[in-house]
This record gives sequence, structure tokens and C-alpha cells, in this order.
Amino acid sequence: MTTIHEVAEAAGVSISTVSYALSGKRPVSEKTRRRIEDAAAALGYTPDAGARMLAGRRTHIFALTEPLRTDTHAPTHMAFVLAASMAARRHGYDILLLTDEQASEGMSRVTSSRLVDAILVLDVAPDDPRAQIARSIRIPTVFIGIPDDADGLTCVDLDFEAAGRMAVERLTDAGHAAITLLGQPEVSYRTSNFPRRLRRGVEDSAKQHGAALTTACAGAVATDPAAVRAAVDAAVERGDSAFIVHAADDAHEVLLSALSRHGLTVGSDVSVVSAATSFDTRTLGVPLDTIPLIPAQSCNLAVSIVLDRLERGEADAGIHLIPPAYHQLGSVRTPS
Amino acid sequence: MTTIHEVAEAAGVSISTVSYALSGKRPVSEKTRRRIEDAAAALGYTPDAGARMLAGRRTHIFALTEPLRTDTHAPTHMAFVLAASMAARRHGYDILLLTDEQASEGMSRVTSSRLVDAILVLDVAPDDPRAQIARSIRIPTVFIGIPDDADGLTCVDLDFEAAGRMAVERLTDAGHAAITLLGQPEVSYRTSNFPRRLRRGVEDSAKQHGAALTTACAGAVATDPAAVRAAVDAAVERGDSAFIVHAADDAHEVLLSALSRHGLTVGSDVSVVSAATSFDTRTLGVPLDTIPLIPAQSCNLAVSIVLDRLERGEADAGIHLIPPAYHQLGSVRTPS
DNA sequence: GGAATCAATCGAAGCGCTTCGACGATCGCT
DNA sequence: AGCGATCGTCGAAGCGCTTCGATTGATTCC
Repeated sequence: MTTIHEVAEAAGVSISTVSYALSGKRPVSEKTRRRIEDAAAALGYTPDAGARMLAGRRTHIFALTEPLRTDTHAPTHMAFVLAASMAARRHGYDILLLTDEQASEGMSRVTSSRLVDAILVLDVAPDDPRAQIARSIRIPTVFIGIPDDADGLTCVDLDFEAAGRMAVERLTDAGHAAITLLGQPEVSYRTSNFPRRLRRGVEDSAKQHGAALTTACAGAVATDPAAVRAAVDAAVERGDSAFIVHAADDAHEVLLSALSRHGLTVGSDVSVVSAATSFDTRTLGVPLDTIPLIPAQSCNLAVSIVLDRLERGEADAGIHLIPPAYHQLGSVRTPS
Repeated sequence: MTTIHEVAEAAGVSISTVSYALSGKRPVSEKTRRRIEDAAAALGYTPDAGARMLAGRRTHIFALTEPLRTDTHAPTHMAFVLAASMAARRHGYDILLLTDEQASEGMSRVTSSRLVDAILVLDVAPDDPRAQIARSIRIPTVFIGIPDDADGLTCVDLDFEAAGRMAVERLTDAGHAAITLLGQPEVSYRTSNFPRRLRRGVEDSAKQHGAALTTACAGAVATDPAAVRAAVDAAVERGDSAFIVHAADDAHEVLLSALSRHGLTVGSDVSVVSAATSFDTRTLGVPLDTIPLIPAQSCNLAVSIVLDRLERGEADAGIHLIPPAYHQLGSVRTPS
């Protein structure tokens, strides 16, 4: 283990100069800094994490609380964990993972032991117990997702309502007057609030544009092909020719095969928009227009809010909604 | 922030006594210890993580490297991450997550900065670059999974070969002479080595018991219903009536529906064993006999090996295979 | 009864770093 | 030339904890 002392000696300066040269917190002459950097590189110096934590006021670690409940859609959650980890790492922060019960108890623990500089909260439930804990904690905490009671919290999320409205508008613009929303499995409407937010946007916009709206769920707890097919059958019977899908990728597959079984062609006979999608719809048989949910976007924003708070002390409480974007891939018919 | 000083003062002892009382590393009289514990509780004392790291030789953090590649089966990986996290936590350790590129570079970084006490390696690839890094690192590292070259490494895993043999034996015992192995998607045979190990066990045992064996994959990169149905059709045509499934849960669903479409009843007309399964087969239409892959088992073993190494300095290099267990749920016919 | 023993506790020395105030040298200004 | 700024560097004081050796009584043994 090489210490800052050895680097200082090798470079012929004092340890404080080494510290300043490497942190940049005070000016160091070009010449000296080069000598120090060279010495550090030559000796393979890496500052001791414990010493840094103790002496400084930064641990360079963020906690990431993610319950990892087994009933959640794993791929999406994994994508968020990965995105958060990468966003943090880009700024020199590591991620300490708090799962399960520790998601709550752990938040207090890592705060009072000063193990982490800030906390990122994933997989936010409507009545998330972590909200209360976040309010009682003195380190920056950002929710990626929005609990029902977001009072005093800092939250970041895709603007699901706007996404819902956007989907409807594209369809009504294309001349559709009857729309079916194929939503998340029922359980999601209880365990998260983004499905409700999206639906609200869809409902509002449908009303505003005078479009008939029917809502269905892709299943009870996960995608249930029978439920999806039933929804499609009913929609076809009603004469609906526009679909908004907000569900896992496998629901999309089922929807597409159900449509094709009815002899309907996506993009001409029927229009389909996939809303708040976290996978690439070009991997489907028919590429679908999509309003993507991009984990990196939310996580980058969350991290930059945290850093602002940490570095500039800005208390940026409130809800930060990310405006949705529309990716056109030809699954919505063009008005003739 | 309450420090050890305040606890010491409140309890009327020196700080070293507090330290010993709380760590148990030296005897402290019952009476004093109680007084200290009460004071600590009353003041809400939590040791400062940085100070502990610096002074002690323990950080109470494990690194967990998990690339979180998007092409992997998320639910299983999530289950392992969760299990590892819980196993560590049970012994007072937190998990620092190293994903992506950082999985390799991060291992060196957290080692040389003395951020973690040990490293757990998940999602092990046959030619895993982390193997080489593990060899060059001086802190305990345990692989949960086995790379092709496991020389000098400590690995923990289910004994997939034994699981494969066990599955075959149950089927041959039940009088089946022709078996179809419905294996993982093709890509898994390249990115991991456990599918190969399982297949080897199946092949060996089939040969030994004189059973005809046909192997198929559940798809190319993920479960492909068409591929599964084709495999079933071919098997039925051949007259095979025994299946070993080693694939994701959705492959099981497809298999079962394909069998029922052929008018075959599982448990009487045909026998099915699910091998190295990481979900509950009782959630399927037909509960399947299973040789479970239990993340908690591997992770607990990995953690206890690490702790042995850490606390007793035992260098327990080598491969630790967990013997498979068989759960009978009626999907294998009883020999008449 | 005094030396030897033992358990319980204390004091102090770090662990490796950050940061503050101080100091000498160099510079520009009058 | 003399003064204050300015710049670059240094020394030292911690940060809060663990741990080692030493100290203090109490206990035991001959």
C-alpha cells in the first residue's frame, strides 16, 4: 500500500501539497503538479478510502435502495440499477446497494454511520415507507419515481401523464376516435403509481379530444396472454383500431400476434403506440412507435441533482418531471 | 453525530472500554458493558464508518461484481444479487455494487483503496476477465459460478453435472428410455458454462443408463416459443416421453401448452423434470418436479467462505460444489 | 503478610487523509 | 526602494476509531 507520504517523498514535496495537487482544491504550480502526478502514477497510488472518509466530508459513495421484490419486472429494475450505477460512477461515486428490509433500516444506518454521501431511491411504491425516512434524514435523498405523498421529497421521473397525453394525441391526430389502453398488470396499479399517472394522461387527453377510451390490463400480476388476447378481441369487436400499450415486452408480442390473427396490419388497419417503454421495440416483429422510458435519463438527472446539493448546497426539493419524447417507427397510420 | 467519546463520557468509562465493550474483542465486566450499551442506545450511537475503516482492518463492505449485461436473464440475476446482499448483511456487511466495465476495473480500484474486505463475483462467464484480476488481488474473492480456467480461484456453485445426472436417473428409474433435454437458449452455452455442465451430466448419465438422448435449445437468445414447440413436436414424433427442462420459466409454460396440445398429460403420458430451476414450478399450470437452483444457498456458502478467510485466514481455494436436491411434485410418472 | 496472578480498565499511539493558518518568495505598484 | 498583494508551499491539527501495552485493584497462594 502506497500512502500519500510516499508520493510526497518521491515528488519532494509535503503531503499537503500532494493532497492539493490531486484534489485541485488549491492552486499548485504546473511543474510541481506534474511531478506529483508522475510520482503517484509510478507508485500506483490510490488514496485510502477510510482515511478520505474520516478526514474529508465526502465518502464518494451513494446508497441505492432497491427492494428487489420478486414480484417486480426484473429487466426494467435491472436497467435502472445499472443506469444509476453508471451515472454515479461517472462522477467518481460508488454504489452501496440496500435491498429488502435494509432498504428502510439501511437508510438510517448508512446515514448515521456516515457511510454514504447521498441516497438514491428506486422502485418507489405509492405508500413507500422510505419517504418518511427520507424526510428524517439529513443527507440528500432523491427518489427515482414518485410516492403518493411526495411532500418535502426530491423526486425525478418521466412525465408519465404527458406521455399518456402524447400517445393519445398521436392517435387522434391520425384520425382514430376509439382507443384501447392495454395497461400494466393490475398489481402494478397498486404497487406503483406511474401506471396510474400514465392512464390519467391518457384519459384526460382522450376526453379532451373526444375519443372513446377503453382500458384493459395485460394481466393480473404479469403478462397473461389470455387477458391480452381478450382485450384485443373486444377492441376489434368494438371497432377500435388504435392501441396504446403500457406493459412488458411480452405483452407486446402477444398483442401483435393477436392483431395479426385478426388479419389486421399494424400501421395501416390499426395503429399501436407503446408508451413508457424500456426496451427496444425494433426487436419486435413490427417496430412500434414508442415514447421511451430511459433509465439513464432519470438516473443522470437524479445524480446531478444530488451533486448540486452536495457541492452547492442547493436544496432542490420538488418533483422533476422529464418530458417524454416520441419515436416514430411507422406503427401509427398516416391520416389519408 | 454522537461519537465514541460521548458514549464513554455518558457511561463514565474510557473510549477504549467502549470500543471493547461494543466489539467484544476484550472482556468487559457485565455491569460496565450494560452501562455502555445503554448509553450507546440512548444517544443513538453508530460508529463512524470512515473511522472504523481507517483504524481497523475491516471496512465491513463486500464488493459484488455483476456486469448486469442486458442479454442476461434478469430475474435470476436479481435473485442472486438479493441473496448475496442478504447473506452479507446477516454478518454485518454491506454490498458495494460494481457493474459493467467497473466490474473489472472496479475490482482493482476498491482493492487498492481498501474500500472493501472481499469481493463476490456473480454472472461468471467461461472466459471471465475477472478471473485474472482475482488472481492478482490480495483480498478474498469468491466466484459464484465457475469460469473455464478456475485455477487458483475460489468458486461456489450448484453441482450442475450432478443435477443433470439426477434428472436423468429419475426418468430412467421411471422407465423412460428416450429423453429430450430442452436446454437454455443457445447463447447461454457461450456466455456461461453451467448449461454445458448440466448437459454433460445429462449426457453421461443417459449413456450410462442406455437412454436415448436428444438435446434442443429453448431458443437463440431467449425463449422462443416456436423453437420449444418444434422440439416438443419432434420429441413426440420420435416417441420420447421424458423431458428435462433447463430454461427460463416462460419456456416451461410453452412446453406445457405444447404437450397439452398433443393431448399428453404430464405425470402419466409424459414425464418432465425441471433442472436447476430458480423459480417456483408450482406457479405453473402443472407443478413440475424440480432440482432447484437456490441463490441463497450459493451466496450463503460464498459469504461463509469469505468470512473464514477473513477471520481465520484460511485459504480455501478450490471449487465448492453444492449437491443438488430433488423436489418431487408429481410430474414424473410412477413405473407401473 | 507479601509476592504473584488475574481480570478489568485506561492512556496513548497511530491509521492516512484533508484542511487551515502561516510563511517565504515573487510581483507590481507608488 | 519599500510596501502590500499574490502565489505556492509547508507544518500541524485534527477526523473517530482500534489496539497495544501499561496500570490498577482484587484475588490467590505459600
